[in-house]
Amino acid sequence: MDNMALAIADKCRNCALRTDDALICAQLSTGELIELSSHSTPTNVDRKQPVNARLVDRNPIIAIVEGVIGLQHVLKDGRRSIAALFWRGDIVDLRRDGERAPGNLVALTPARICSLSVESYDKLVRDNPDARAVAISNMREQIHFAADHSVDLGKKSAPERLAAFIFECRRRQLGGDDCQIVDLALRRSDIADYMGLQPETVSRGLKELERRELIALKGRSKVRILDAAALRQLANGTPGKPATPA
Amino acid sequence: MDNMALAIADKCRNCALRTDDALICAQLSTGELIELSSHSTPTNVDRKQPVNARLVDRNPIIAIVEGVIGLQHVLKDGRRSIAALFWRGDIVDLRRDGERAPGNLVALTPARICSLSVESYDKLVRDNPDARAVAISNMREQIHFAADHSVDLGKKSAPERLAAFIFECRRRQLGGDDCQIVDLALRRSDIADYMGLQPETVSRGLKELERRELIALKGRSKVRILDAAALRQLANGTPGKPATPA
DNA sequence: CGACTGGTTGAGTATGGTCAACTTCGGTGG
DNA sequence: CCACCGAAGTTGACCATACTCAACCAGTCG
Repeated sequence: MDNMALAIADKCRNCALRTDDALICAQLSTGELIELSSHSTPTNVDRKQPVNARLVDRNPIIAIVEGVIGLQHVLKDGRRSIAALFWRGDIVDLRRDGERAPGNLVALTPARICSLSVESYDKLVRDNPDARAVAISNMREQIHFAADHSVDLGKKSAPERLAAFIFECRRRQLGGDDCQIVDLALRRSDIADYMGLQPETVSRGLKELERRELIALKGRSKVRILDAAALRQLANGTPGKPATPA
Repeated sequence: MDNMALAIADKCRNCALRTDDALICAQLSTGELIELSSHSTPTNVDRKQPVNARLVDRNPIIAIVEGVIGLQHVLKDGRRSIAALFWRGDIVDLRRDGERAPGNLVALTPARICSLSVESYDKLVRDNPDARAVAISNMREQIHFAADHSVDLGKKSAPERLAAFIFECRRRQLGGDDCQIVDLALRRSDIADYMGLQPETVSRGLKELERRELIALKGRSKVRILDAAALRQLANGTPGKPATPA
């Protein structure tokens, strides 16, 4: 048993899911962790790599440890859409009854995930109130977040969507809500597929935000927020003045 | 106690949440039903009516008994978006930590809802495995559904979105997946706000589907599906031939 | 019957998509 | 260390889809 605990420790030691108090594995007793660990498969995924289908078939619960995973749908004619983004701590439950496919997971940055067996996960949700609370509250957030995202896609202009995306990145990045510098994390074409735009439009849109002096582009993936209030306004749908106010 | 049971019966007798085996209240023991019932408020809501804010503040868990409820966001400049649709059996959990507002619920058809107290609901989810399973599986469906909807909004043309919407209505209406005649349930402008379009575009789009002989419009809100396979193809993103194949 | 809400039609326009050329970056190997 | 290559990103010109605005039509309710 000590041997086993040591073996577990190898897998889970230093894993954010365990070390961050807000995340799922931090809620577990040693015994529970050993049990879950023995039915879970931590994996590193390179950028652009799909999450192994075999892995998902076997263990369709995917917890994100690090990096960004996208839920990708590809239409029959090749249009690609990223329906949702999953970040550190998110739990993706790919079980879906019947009919429609849930889409495939792909890494949009180098990522580390941990796929959990359905049985162990369901058992945790059943028996451990803290783990259940974390799991359910994560689902609730996903639902609310998806609603916000639908608003973005349904009714916002390209610059507005990009402003919203910048805030999403800021909220999810380690530094949290205060930093001035935001890492966009995704490539232009992934941002495009997520925000319902084309890469060219993303490029032009970011330029436009820069022209309005709301942000400054720092290299390809870093953005400095210059006017957080105005950027937030824009993200929330206040139409920006097309030209610089004289 | 018998009195109480009778009083409950008045409220919950014939309620779909109770009589439909797949829905939440059908999972409850008599005792649990009495407890939940005494902390729940069934309400009828007229079309276009927002769900009473006071009701939501007090009991932010809303179960849909009948009709269609929309989760509405209104941007600062008046643009309206319907981020999600909730149908019979759906459970809306409006709790959201901090920051952003979850949006407001409005009835898009005459509807009947039941608002449940957080305490009773959480208790059920904790203690009754069947109720928990229903609640969690409903959340999971909402997440998957939201993902599909994001794909619609992100990458599909107006006719494709409308085809997808027709299937959503068919899937959720009582008859189920087989009927030829689908009730669109919503008004044009609500369809528009939900599918990220304008009412005029909805009108033109439906006309276009009719012109392609995929559907036939039966009055303002009924649609007869003429070519289910082709309509499904279109909804899934196969670009339709712009003109009738000669 | 008239007022009203919801829906349709039409003309003109703007936003973002498409396609193609070009630039920048990052890595690899000579 | 620099030259080269490919991937990613940007720019520009053109175009299409869906938006806007306005008028008009069709039911419905008092």
